[in-house]
Amino acid sequence: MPVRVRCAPSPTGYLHIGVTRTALFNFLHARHNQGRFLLRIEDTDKERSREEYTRSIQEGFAWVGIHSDEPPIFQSQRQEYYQSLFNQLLSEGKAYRCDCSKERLEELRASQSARGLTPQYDGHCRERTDVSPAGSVIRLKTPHEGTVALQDSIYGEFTFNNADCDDYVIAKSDGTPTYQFAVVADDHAQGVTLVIRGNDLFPSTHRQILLYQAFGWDVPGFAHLPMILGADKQKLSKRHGATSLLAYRAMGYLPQAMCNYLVRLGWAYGDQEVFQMDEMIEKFTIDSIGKSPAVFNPDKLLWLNGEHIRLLGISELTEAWLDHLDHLDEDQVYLEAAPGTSQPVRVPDLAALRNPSHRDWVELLVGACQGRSSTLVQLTDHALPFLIRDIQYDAKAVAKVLNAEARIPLTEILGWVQKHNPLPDENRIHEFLDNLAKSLDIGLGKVAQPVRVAVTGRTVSPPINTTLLILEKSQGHGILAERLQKALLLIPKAE
RNA sequence: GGCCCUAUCGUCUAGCGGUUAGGACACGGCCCUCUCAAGGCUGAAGCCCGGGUUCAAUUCCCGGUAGGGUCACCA
Repeated sequence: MPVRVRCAPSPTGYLHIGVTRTALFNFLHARHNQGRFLLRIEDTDKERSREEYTRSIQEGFAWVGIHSDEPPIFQSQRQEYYQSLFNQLLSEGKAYRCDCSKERLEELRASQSARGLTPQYDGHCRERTDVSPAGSVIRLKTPHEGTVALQDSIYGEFTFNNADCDDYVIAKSDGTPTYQFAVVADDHAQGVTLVIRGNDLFPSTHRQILLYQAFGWDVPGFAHLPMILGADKQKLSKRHGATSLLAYRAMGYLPQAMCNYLVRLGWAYGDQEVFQMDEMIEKFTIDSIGKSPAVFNPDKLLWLNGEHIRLLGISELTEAWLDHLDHLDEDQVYLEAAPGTSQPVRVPDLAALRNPSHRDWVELLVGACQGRSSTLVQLTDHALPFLIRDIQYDAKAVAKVLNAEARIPLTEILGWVQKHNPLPDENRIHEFLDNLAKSLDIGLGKVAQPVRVAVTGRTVSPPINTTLLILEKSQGHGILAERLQKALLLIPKAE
C-alpha cells in the first residue's frame, strides 16, 4: 500500500517550529518511501482561525521546501461531507444529540474532580430522543467496556481502556465538526496510511480509533513524535524565544539549516550532524526516531546554520542572502511576536545589490563574509561598511588602533593607493603591505589593523587586501583615499 | 487528582548484556593567524535512585523519584 501522510495544522497562529518539525518528519517519510505528503488546513475553529495564519503556514512550508503532493484541503469547505457523516451516525444510533447546558457540564466536572475522578460526560442525553437539533451538540456513543489496541510506530504496543473514554462531542452546536471528528473524517477521506504527529495528541488517539470503529473504517497507523521543550524543560513557547518558523528567516537562518536542526530533535543517523535535504530523505526512517522529548538549543542551531552557510556555493549564498533581505519587511511581524529577539541588520540600498552589473563585487563580498558569518544577519553586518558611503567609526576601535604608531603606515598606504588606480590584485596588495611592515620593522598587524579601522571603521573585516579590493569595487577607488585621510585626522596629535 | 509517556555529559544524541560509554553544540587550553571567524589538536563533563533477572547490567523486569503530556462545543 503506497504511503500517504499528511500535516494538518490549524491556522490559529503563525507556523510554529514544532509543527514544522512534524511536517518535516511526515514529508521525509513520504519521500523516503516514494509516497505522498498532503497538507490539510484544520480551520474548524472560526473564532481563532485567521487568513494570515494560513498564509504563514503556506509561506513557511514553501520556504523550507516542504511541498504538498496534492492541493491542500480546507476543513471549513467540507461541511457537507461532515454533515452526511453525522447523519449516518445518528441514524445508525451510534451518536446522539445532547443539549446539556454549559453550567450543568461545568458542575458535573467540578463535582467529579472534587471526588478525585476524571471529568467525564455522564451520558445524561444518551438515551433521550427528544433533543431538538437546534442548538444541540452531537456526541459519539462510545463503548464503556473493553479495550482498544494501538500499535504505535514509535512507542510500540499500547492498550486503551474504554472506561476512560466518555461520549465526547463530535459536532458543535453550530453543526460544525470538532477536531476529534474532523481529523478522522479527513484522514479517512484522504486515504492517510500513517498519522505522524506530536505526542501531545497521543491520548486523543483513543477517541479517534473509536470513531474509525463506529464507521467501520480501516484504522491508519500512528507514530507519535516526542515533544520539543524549552531550556527549562517546559513546552516550547514564546517565552523561550522565537517560535514561528519565519522569524528564523528574518533572523538570517537558512531553510536547510532549520530542517537539519529540527530533524535531529528526536532523530539520529549514527554520529552524523550535518545533512542536506536529499540525505535526510535517503536516510530517514521512522524506527530511528527516539522516544524522549528534546530541548530546543538555539546555540546548536546557530552553529548548524554556519555550517550550512559555509556549505553553499557563493552564488547560492548570495541568492539566500538577497532572499532574506527581500523578506525583511514582511517577516517583521514574526519578530514582533517574539519579544526580546534582536532586530536584523538592514542594507540601505537593496536594489543596488540586485543590480546585475554589481553581481561580481556582490559575490566577492559575500564570499569574503561567508566564513565569518553564522547567520545572514551577521553577513549583512559584515557587509555594511562596503555598502554605505559614510561609515561610522567605532569609538573603541579608533581609540585602540588609530594611535600615533599608525600614522606612518597609514600615510604610506595612502600614498600607495593614490598611485595605484585601480588597485592591483590581492597578492600584490598583500605583498605591498608585507614589505611595508618589514621596512618599518613592525608586524603586519601594525599595518593591517590601522588600515582596517580606517576603511571599515571596525577592527573586524575580511583579510585586509580583500577588504581594500572589494571596497574599491563597491564604492569606487576614491573611497580608499577618502577614508584613509579621514582616519589620519582621527589620530591624536603628538605631544 | 485520574490516565499516559519519558529518563546516557548543561544540551542534542550513538549504544540495542561484556565498550577505556562514542560523536556534536556550548565551555577551557594550545596551534594557525593582519582582525574576527573558520579549521586542527586537546581538556573538563554523563548512564536518576533502589531492588531484582543474569556469570555479567547503561542496556531486560519491577518500584521510587523527577520531568513532560492529556483530561473543552481549542486543535
